[in-house]
Amino acid sequence: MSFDFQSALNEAQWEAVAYCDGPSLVIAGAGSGKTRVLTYKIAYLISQGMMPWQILALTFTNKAAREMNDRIAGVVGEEAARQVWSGTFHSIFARILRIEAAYTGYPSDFTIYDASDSLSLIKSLIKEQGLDDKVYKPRHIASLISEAKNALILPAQYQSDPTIAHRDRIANVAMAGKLYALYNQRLKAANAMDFDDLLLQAWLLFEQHPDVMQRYRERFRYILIDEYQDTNAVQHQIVRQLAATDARVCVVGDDAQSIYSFRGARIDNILGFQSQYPTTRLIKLERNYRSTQTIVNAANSLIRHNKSQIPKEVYSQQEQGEPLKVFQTYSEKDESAKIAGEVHRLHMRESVPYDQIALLYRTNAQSRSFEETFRTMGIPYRIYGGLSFYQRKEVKDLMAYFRLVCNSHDEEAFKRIINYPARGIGQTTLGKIQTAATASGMSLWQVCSAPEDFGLALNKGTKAKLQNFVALMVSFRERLHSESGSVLATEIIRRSGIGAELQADLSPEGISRRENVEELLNAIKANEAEVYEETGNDRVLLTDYLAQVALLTDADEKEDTTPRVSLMTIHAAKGLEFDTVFVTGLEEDLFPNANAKLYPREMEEERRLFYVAITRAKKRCYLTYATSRFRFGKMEFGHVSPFIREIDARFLDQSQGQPSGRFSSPPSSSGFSSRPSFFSSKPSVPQMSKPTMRPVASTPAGPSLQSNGTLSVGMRVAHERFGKGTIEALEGTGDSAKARVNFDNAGSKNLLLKFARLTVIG
DNA sequence: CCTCTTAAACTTTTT
DNA sequence: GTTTAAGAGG
Repeated sequence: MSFDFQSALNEAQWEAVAYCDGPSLVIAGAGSGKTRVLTYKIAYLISQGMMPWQILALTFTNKAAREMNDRIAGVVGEEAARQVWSGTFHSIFARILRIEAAYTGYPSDFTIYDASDSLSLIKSLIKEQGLDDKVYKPRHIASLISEAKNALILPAQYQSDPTIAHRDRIANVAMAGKLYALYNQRLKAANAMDFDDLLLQAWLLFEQHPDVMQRYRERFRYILIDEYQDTNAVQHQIVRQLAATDARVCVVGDDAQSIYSFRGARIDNILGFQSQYPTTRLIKLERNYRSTQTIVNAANSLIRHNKSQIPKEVYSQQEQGEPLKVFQTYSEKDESAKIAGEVHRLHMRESVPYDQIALLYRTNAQSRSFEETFRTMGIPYRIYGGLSFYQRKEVKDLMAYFRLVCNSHDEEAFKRIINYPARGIGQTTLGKIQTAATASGMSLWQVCSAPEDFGLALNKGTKAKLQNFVALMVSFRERLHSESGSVLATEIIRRSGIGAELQADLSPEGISRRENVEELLNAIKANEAEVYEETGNDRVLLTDYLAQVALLTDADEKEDTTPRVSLMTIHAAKGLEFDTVFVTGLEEDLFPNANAKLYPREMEEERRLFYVAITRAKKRCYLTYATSRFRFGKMEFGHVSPFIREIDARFLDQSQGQPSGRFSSPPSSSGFSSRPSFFSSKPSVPQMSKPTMRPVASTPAGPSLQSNGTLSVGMRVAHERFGKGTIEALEGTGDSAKARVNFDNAGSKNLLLKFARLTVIG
């Protein structure tokens, strides 16, 4: 290979690529060509004679893995790229755990429980233990267990550690350790691992079998890790295990972009890397090739407010660029309308392609109003994240069939489908099976297939129903190894009754469900075609498909030719770049999130998140906020995010709205049926979604009702649900305005006017 | 045992 | 506003 790496890279990048003799830490500022370094380094290693399969490249998300694979293929060719061990931590170690099943105590076709499977298992354990789920909140217990696993703490240690016991007692969850132990037992019995296990079990495997560890040490001559700032304790320890004595490890990351501590990521891994590996060579990539100088400088001025970070000075030599535009808006409706107007303008006047525009938000819930506005205005958009394809009910149901066929001990899959489609096996029967299974240490399936062995008191009808179900599953299982996945899947849909069930449902949702099931089937077929092309293997089993798909989170990655505006959370935007970026919802308690207020560490993480958001932009960056917003079903009034004030004002253009906390509330406009003038010099008028539906109440902090005169005692009004009635009393103003209405048919009710859509009649 | 209605909890972020 | 859990009725 005679590729001239050096001239394709700047000095620091080249150093990062060429230094391969020992551990190196590459601090890669935003937009500094991190992925470029990683891919070129892999190509460089191969050009130096290393075999592709001796290289292990770990990323954090599927998206990053996919991108890296594509780019490696671009440099070293498809053939070599395929042999590189590259993927997410979870997928790589799941693969190793399947290969080394002989050592793990798990079969090679273990099931992977996703977060909702885990939660459901924890719920049943809490119930079985007779604990109150108001005290033992399943989510809380789940996070305690996850934290423990990420910190390499096994149940035995968890239960004997006085510090943990003390902490749990204070939190009123003294039984957490017991639950953890039971949870693990049940996973084991179901031949299942949760996400955290994929890493923890891999670590255990290496810990308990030094010979196996040695094999992988020798195999992987070089290890590269992307986004090292987001690794947790287990990941860090696995890397230590695999990095042989000469520690040929290259970790790449940016401490300023660490945004996953809520999931156990330890920023200390990257901050303390040099002390862990004393011979580390530190390389800093500080030149940003992505953004304008203004954007880089604005981001720098923000992140400077964080205390713990590796000192560096990111700079740009691109054009100066425009200041970041700050939009003050009155509501989320107004926010999305202003943004949509600007998107429209950019597209028409400045010919910015839609797919070079992104809207970023802190929480998924914020996507709704953008979606609605974009739809009405006819702007093409695409929402990333949210509930993924594989989390939809119908897809999960079908997948549960696949899972139970492949692994009869899978408890969560069993519970999901034992009565879906309805076959008359309900709570009572399931409860009996569950009890017997727990008592005897057998799986639900084992009890179900021989109920009399467990002394189950069942009537004839129920017994027959169970038998039918068992026979059905057995007939599928018989064909598991002789039939390709797609054929078997089709058969399962047909004979389980799912097909008929979906066929019968003619509602729009039902049709959409059917399409999703078909899409899943297509995905299986497409995967088979792909495997056939690559390996010539024409019989891909359902088991193989399941193993792959369990770790997929992105929705169908279909090639989409129409350019669309991207809508996503900031977390999902990491690693991406766009010409124009709107960072939305910059309000106190939303971004930064309210929960972060009490903890400086979390506040710093929120700030890093904002840093990530800004640095996605190449040319234009907008910061928007709304002074009122619907949250928890209520209209709430908020203030501009303190983060905006932290950005050096020199880089901001605040002329688009008055950044004061106060605002007036003019009467409602007529929405935007005619083309709205979004950017008139006057402050915009709030957009009321349906002015006719909310005559009085939704005027924020408006004058009192009595003096307003719209409603008064004795008036006849109509309510959507309660029908017609007479107002008996009025009290309160603004948000808390209430009316007591005596309905003709529903009696007297006290109604918050903000919610009750009263219309005056007669 | 199933289905419809009503109440409650919920929102961070993801493998 | 939305989704899930519990409760009542068939």
